[in-house]
Amino acid sequence: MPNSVLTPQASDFPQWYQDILNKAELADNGPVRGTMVIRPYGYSLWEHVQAEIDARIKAAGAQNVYLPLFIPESYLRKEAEHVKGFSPELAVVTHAGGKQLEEPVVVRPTSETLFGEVMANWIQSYRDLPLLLNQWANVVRWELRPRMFLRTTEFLWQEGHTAHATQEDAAQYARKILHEVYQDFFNNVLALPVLIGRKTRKERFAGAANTMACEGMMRDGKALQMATSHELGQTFAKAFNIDFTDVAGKVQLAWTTSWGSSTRILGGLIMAHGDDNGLRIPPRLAPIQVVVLVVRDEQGVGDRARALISEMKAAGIRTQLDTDVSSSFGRRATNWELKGIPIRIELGPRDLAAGNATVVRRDTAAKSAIPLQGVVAAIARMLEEIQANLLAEATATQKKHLTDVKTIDQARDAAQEGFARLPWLVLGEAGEAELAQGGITVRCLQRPDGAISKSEDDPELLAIVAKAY
RNA sequence: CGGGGCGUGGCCCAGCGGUAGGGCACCUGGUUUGGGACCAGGGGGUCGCAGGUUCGAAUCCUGCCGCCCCGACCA
Repeated sequence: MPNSVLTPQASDFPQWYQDILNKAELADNGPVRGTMVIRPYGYSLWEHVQAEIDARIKAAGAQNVYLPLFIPESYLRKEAEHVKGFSPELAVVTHAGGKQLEEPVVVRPTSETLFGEVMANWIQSYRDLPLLLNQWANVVRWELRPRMFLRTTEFLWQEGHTAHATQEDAAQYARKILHEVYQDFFNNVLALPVLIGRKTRKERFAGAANTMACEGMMRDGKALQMATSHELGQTFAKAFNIDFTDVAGKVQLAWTTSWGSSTRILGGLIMAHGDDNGLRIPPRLAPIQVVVLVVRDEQGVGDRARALISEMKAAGIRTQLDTDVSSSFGRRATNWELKGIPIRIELGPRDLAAGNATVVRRDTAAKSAIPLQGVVAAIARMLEEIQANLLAEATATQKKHLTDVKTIDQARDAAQEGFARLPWLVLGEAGEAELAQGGITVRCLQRPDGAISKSEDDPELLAIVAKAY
């Protein structure tokens, strides 16, 4: 079934990515450079990402709040590293209400400063800690080189902000989020394995004491940072006076964290699972898990299809009915494939006569005839198989694009194809700068067993380097 | 912001000095429908924008803007 709708990945991956944004009706460019119009199908994917991540954040004990879009410019300046890191990409409002503002207002690029202000107000005693907050919001960073979903000037995300009584508690919580929210979501919902580790000093968040991240491997061999979690030390506590009275009655500075994940995840979803025929959405994430395509509405096919939809709904399966017989069969099949619907059920007179449903898996393209009685249970099982298969495929892709090397030169070569892993002692900050000349960055540092090291001076640390989005 | 490529109906592209075309998509009617159907009719573009050259510019020149790729910056 050759499909000329999309540019093949092998011939031009970036063009394939552009094609799929259009053909799967995910997003358009907005009128202002770097902005995007997220279309209904693209937004429904984001809503499912949100729902899954939000549930995990709440399970980790954080509560949602909403803080303002506008931040006084002076707030950013309260933390030197932070303002230095963000000032090049700030959008600043200087005029409003027909007048020049006395103090310019920045459109939030991230909200550490506002949360700092709020936390300082809300925290009095150790009894108020830990304070675990999160917000879903849009942020603006004026990007030099935007790419849809991967790096847009305005994007949607969640940013968690917490304050703790001790450094140890903050460090633990930042790791808990990384594992129980992000890694769990990527593995079990997005069907994508991620490498987790510390960022180097160079790659660290502006103002953080330690940045940790989840790095995914895309099908073209480039890495994508898909979520981050920061230990902010007492940097923001100092800048905003986030202090509390401890059990002994002594005033102490709090330790804060922040952590985020964004619409970039959709870019990762597209590039990690999509193939030459379109998207492949993991069933647990899919807004539509099964589409029932009525081939021809004759001999009661439409009624049987509607009954099948009801049965699946009752079983908790997300479905869509396609009875649009004014479009040809091939066109409709292709469109659902482009959108990556995990399972397509084709129902026509021939199937009904045989008492079967024709069931097509999006991941493998395998087509099978399944007896209509019992089809719902079979579909439910198949959805889990598809979920597992996509994870297995992505795991194989990650493995294929991960090479252990011994020298910086070898790392440079290997990084053309994916992740290259070598001892951090061999690479070092000098080697990091050298590789950066070739567009290769250190994605993360981790222990030989893949764990996150407690210390950045751990002599066993391995550096994972790659070209990245 | 540096280097490269590209801007012509919604999408892909032809035209490259003589006043705008094709395919797909869209609308109407009909026939179809098991992998992007077919016939007939129809609507839609101040050729990215602004100057300039010319009797005449989509076409030549200059500047700007936008998109894509490769860098610097970043989730």
